[in-house]
Amino acid sequence: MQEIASEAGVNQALLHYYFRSKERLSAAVFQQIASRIFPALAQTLGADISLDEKIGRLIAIYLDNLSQNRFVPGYLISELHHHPERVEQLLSGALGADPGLVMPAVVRSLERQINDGVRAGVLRPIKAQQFVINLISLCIFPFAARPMLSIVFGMDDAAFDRFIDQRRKELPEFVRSALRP
Amino acid sequence: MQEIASEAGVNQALLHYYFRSKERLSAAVFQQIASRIFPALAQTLGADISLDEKIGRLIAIYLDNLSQNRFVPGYLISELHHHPERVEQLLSGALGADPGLVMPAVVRSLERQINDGVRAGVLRPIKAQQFVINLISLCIFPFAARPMLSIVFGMDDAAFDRFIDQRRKELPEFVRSALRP
DNA sequence: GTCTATATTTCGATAGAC
DNA sequence: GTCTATCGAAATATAGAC
Repeated sequence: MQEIASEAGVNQALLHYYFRSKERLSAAVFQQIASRIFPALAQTLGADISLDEKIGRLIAIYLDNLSQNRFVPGYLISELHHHPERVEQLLSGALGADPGLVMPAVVRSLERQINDGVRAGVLRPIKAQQFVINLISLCIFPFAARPMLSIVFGMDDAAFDRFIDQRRKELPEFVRSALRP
Repeated sequence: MQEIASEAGVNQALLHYYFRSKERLSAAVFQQIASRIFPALAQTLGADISLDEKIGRLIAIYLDNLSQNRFVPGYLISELHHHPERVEQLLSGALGADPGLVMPAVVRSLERQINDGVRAGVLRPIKAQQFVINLISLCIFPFAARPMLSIVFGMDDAAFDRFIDQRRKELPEFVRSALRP
């Protein structure tokens, strides 16, 4: 709390005045972040566009967004790890809906789109759920593991920027190729 | 500390007797985990086997290992996030070597292997570093994000097990297909 | 080495002046 | 609304008996 207050240029008392407790401040942060990340995912995957287009848009959105909020994936995963029992309530607050309803619907519509592609001979059969999780894994993980990648691959900040730029270009083709028969 | 001591069937005082401080206990845990995860990665990627074989082995090793230690990715990323300044020292302690030297060598040898495949017309050009990070992203992220996936996709423990089982079968072909021209 | 009891520090939260 | 000063709880670390 002291660290947050300092960075905000105020003191702990003021943080408590606004958020009432550390847990509520934490929830506010989590929900603000989640409400930016999830709707974009569901909206893009559920849009009436080609699968290649969805892949391109999603990767662009996530890499751009996370480049400017590098701490977000690490923070989110840390919160998931330390307070898994709070996640459901936090998510439903962030989405304004039952979090267990949105994605399964998206997955079912994706499943149809994939099946169409398989019948047309342009796609390899793959479970839609696995595909979605592959896509977000490839986008989010490098940011979450950034401190380790930086050391293991000797990347400073500039090198990590270049790495992500390269990823913006290469990742869409990687995923599209993965889906081809 | 109390929680750890209880689970271990001892008390806090004994933890301090062995580890001297919370930070040192934390470092011991981190290093033990890191020393299991990284050598397997470098060893497999550096082995004298085909790329397809490397992909298959790595995915099998990681998914098997993480299935039995589900908390590890979340814990590691949480530690990276909260104490990034300690990571370098912890890693060098875990590897018994400069952590910045091992992977770049592996990447260079992979780069050669990929270039050979590209010349032979069986591989798409891809940066070895991107490939390695794609591979570990796909293996590790689902475990790190598990509490969220569980809620968003409505997975209980058994469903998550099935999800990982399915992944064991599908992921190798996903990655191999991604590399084909 | 292992315990109980206790000291010390840290941190979240509140009181009260302005 | 915002601050300083302080309380009280919790957690880390240590002392000392066995």
